[in-house]
Amino acid sequence: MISFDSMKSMLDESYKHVACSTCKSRGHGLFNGISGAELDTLEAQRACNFYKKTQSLFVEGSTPRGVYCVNHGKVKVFKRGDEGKEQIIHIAKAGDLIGFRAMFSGELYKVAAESLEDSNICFIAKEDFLNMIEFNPTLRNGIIKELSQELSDRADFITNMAQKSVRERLAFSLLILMDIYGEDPINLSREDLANFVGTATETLIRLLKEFKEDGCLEIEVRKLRVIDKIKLISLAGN
Amino acid sequence: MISFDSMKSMLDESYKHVACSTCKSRGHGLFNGISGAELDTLEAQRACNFYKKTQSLFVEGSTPRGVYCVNHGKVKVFKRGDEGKEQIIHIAKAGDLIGFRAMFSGELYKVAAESLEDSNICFIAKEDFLNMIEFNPTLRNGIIKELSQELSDRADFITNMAQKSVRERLAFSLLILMDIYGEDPINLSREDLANFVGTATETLIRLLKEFKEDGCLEIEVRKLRVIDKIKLISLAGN
DNA sequence: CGAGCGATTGAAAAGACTCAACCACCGTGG
DNA sequence: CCACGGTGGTTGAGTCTTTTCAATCGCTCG
Repeated sequence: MISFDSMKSMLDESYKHVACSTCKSRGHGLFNGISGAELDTLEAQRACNFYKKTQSLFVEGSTPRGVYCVNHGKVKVFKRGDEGKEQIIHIAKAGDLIGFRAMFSGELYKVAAESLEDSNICFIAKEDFLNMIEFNPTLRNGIIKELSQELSDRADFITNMAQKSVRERLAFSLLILMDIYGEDPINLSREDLANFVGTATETLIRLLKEFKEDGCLEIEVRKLRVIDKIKLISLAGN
Repeated sequence: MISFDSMKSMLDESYKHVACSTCKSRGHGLFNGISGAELDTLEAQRACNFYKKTQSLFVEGSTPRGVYCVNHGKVKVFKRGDEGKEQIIHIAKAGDLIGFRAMFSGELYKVAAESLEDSNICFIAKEDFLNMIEFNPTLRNGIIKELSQELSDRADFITNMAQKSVRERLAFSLLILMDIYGEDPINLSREDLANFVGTATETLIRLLKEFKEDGCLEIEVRKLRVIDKIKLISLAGN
C-alpha cells in the first residue's frame, strides 16, 4: 500500500529516481570511475529512497544492514554525548557514501545519521555491497583509501577540538561547510551548527554576529553565506 | 660500521631481537593468527630495531616507507597544532601496528610518531606490506576492520573532546591508559599526558592532585597508578 | 656545584557556558 | 482572518572552568 506521505514524496520536485550512471557518486569518492558490468550490478541492486528533512537513516545501536549513497541532499552523521547532546562528526553531501564503516567492523552502529534537507538516498544491502568489495580490487582499494583518508581527517578534527578556541573552530567549520555546500549558502539550524563546532548554541550565535560585523559573513534566517574566505582562513588560525 | 650508541642499545636489557613467532602482535590486532608460510615471510621481511626513549619513528610531512610493529615499548602518535603544541592521537603498545594508514592514502604522513620509552620496533617495507595485504584476504579484511575500528574510536574521541570537561576527559584518558599500560603504572610526562587529554600542563597537574585526594590515584614522580577504577569511571561521566 | 628541565603552585584574566527572558516566525485551529 | 502555541533564534547577565603568566622547587646531569 502506498501511503499519502510517500505519494507526496514522489510528487515532490526534489525527488528524482535517478540512474546510477548519472549519479554524482561516480564523480568522486568510492564509486568514482565505476562502469560496465559493475555499474549495471550496482544499478540493479540499489534501492532509491526519498527522505524528508530530519528523517532518520539509522540510529546509534541499531544493526547495520547496508550502505547509503547520497544522490541528492545532505545528511548529518552524529553521536550523542552523555547528556544527549549531539556531536556532528561528518556531513555527507551528494555523491557520498554513508554507513560503510559498520559493514566491516561487525558491530552495531556507533553513530546515527539523519537528513538535513529533503534528500534522495540509495540503499545497497550489506551482502551486495560486501560482494562487490570482495570481487572488485579497485573498489576494495578505494574503500581502504577512503577509510584512511577519513582517519586522517579525524586526527585533524581532534587536534582542532583540543587546541583551538571556539572562534577558530567556527571559522574552520565554516570553511569545511563551504566545501560541502559549494555554491549554495550554508543551510543549517543554529543548533546543528553549534553541534558541529562543538559549542553552545548561544555562543555560536554571538560569534556568527561578530563574523558578520567583521564582514566575513552574510546571515539570513537560516542561511549563511561566506563573503570573505581569506579572512575566515586567518580567523581559523592556520 | 657499528656506532657506540647502537652497541649500547644492543647491550641494553630491554633490547631483545625477537622472532615474529613469539611477538605479541600475534596475540591481537592485525597479525593475530598469522602462521605458516605467511609468518615465515613476515619473519624474513621485517627488520628489528631498537629505539631509545623519545626517538622519532617518523615525522609529519615525511614520506611513508613502511609500517612499524611494536614488539616492546610504547609509541605516541601525535599531530602538532598551530602553535606547535602536540596533540596525542593514539598511544601504541606492544603488538600494535603504526603508520599503516599512510600506506593506503598515498599521502605524506599527517602525524608523527615517537617512542615514549625504550622500545623494540620492527619495520616492514611498504612493498612487502602491500604485497602481503594484496594476496592475503584475511590480512586484508583485518586491515579494513582495524581502520573501521579506529574510525569509530575517533568519533568517540571527538565527542568527548567537544562535550566533556577537562576533568571528565582526564578520567576517561586514564581509563584508556590503564588498558594500554596493563599491570604497569602509567608512565608519561605531565606534558605528554596533558597533550593526550588536550589541556594545559598546569591544569592537568591540579586535576591529578584532586584525583589523588579523592583516593582514585597514586602519584609518583612520573608514574600514576589507578587505585579506584570505579570512581574514575563515574568521574569520566558515562 | 651550577645549569636546565620538568613539576608545581598561586593569582589574575579570559573564554565559554548556563540560565532566564524575550523575540520572530509559522502553522493550526477557532 | 486572527489569536494561539510552539519552535528556533537572540540577547543579557552572572558564574565557573580553564588558561596564562610568573615564580618557585627539586632533581639530574655534566
